[in-house]
Amino acid sequence: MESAEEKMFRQFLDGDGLKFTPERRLILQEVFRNHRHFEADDIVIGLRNRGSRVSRASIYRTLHLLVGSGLLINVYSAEKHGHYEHTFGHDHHDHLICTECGRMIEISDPEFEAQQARVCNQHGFVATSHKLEIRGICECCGAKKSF
Amino acid sequence: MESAEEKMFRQFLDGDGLKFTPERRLILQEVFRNHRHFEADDIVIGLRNRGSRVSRASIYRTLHLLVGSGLLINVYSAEKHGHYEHTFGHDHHDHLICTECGRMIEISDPEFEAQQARVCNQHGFVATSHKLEIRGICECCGAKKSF
DNA sequence: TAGAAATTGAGACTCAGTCTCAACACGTAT
DNA sequence: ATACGTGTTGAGACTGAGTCTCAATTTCTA
Repeated sequence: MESAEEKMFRQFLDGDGLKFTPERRLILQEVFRNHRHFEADDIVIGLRNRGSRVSRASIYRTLHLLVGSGLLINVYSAEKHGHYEHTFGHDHHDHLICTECGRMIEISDPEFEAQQARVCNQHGFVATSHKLEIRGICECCGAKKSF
Repeated sequence: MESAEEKMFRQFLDGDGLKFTPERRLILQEVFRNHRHFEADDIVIGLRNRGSRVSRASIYRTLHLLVGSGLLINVYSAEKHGHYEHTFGHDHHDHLICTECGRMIEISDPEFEAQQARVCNQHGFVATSHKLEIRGICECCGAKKSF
């Protein structure tokens, strides 16, 4: 049985004359194995642990394709390398990032979206995506620090 | 005569028992030479062209210090390496980035700030900074593409 | 002037990500 | 069947921003 995301990815690939190879399927499964943020290396290691040897090159290539298909987006943070997160089955959300403990709180606020649409309009800008990251101290760390 | 930013940087360094060395001054001057976004390598090259040889290591170290002092902030984009921009003498602003031509439009909107403060409050989060990037097609590129 | 602490440059190093290229898969036309 | 074209793969070399190391040097303070 083929999962919904497999179907979507296959369709995207077909549309571009590309192939849904076994390697691509393995990578897709690993990517959707859980619903957290991850980075390319997590996939490399995850697959290796599961006994599937897929080359780094293929993994990077496939992640790019997944971003192209809209099934993943790239979440850049202040760190050096990109992180990914699923879009399929999730609403858009932004992030509060604690600079103390690294915790990442996902937020979803329709007001932001509305406000952004307004600003884009003012500039004749047609938005396709946005990314909002707010850095600071989360509740836990704030509590720890006060006295 | 010492510029305002030099004074601020010196004070920051003093407060941490650090020194305002000739190299750090050269780097600071180069950084404030113009008011655009730049990356570490621009400083390396800028100084070299001006006949000052300051090592990459010192430049990276000093850029970190400048971020620490609040005179610069790190603007990460979808590219691999960080970009910097001045904060001194500028209001906070966010960015509209055209994925077609790379143009970067700076926006500044008090409504965003207010909304963000509200959301942070809801989560007991104390924000120290934020970064909003909206990607899409700018007016020029949009016009070019429609017929 | 001596000693402690900070700083510097050169270059080795790291590491995520990219590129190259030969080997392979697979569909289609001959 | 055969040949061709196009897409794909893995191994490993490569890239390039950024970091680290360390001996030599500078600066501050006593």
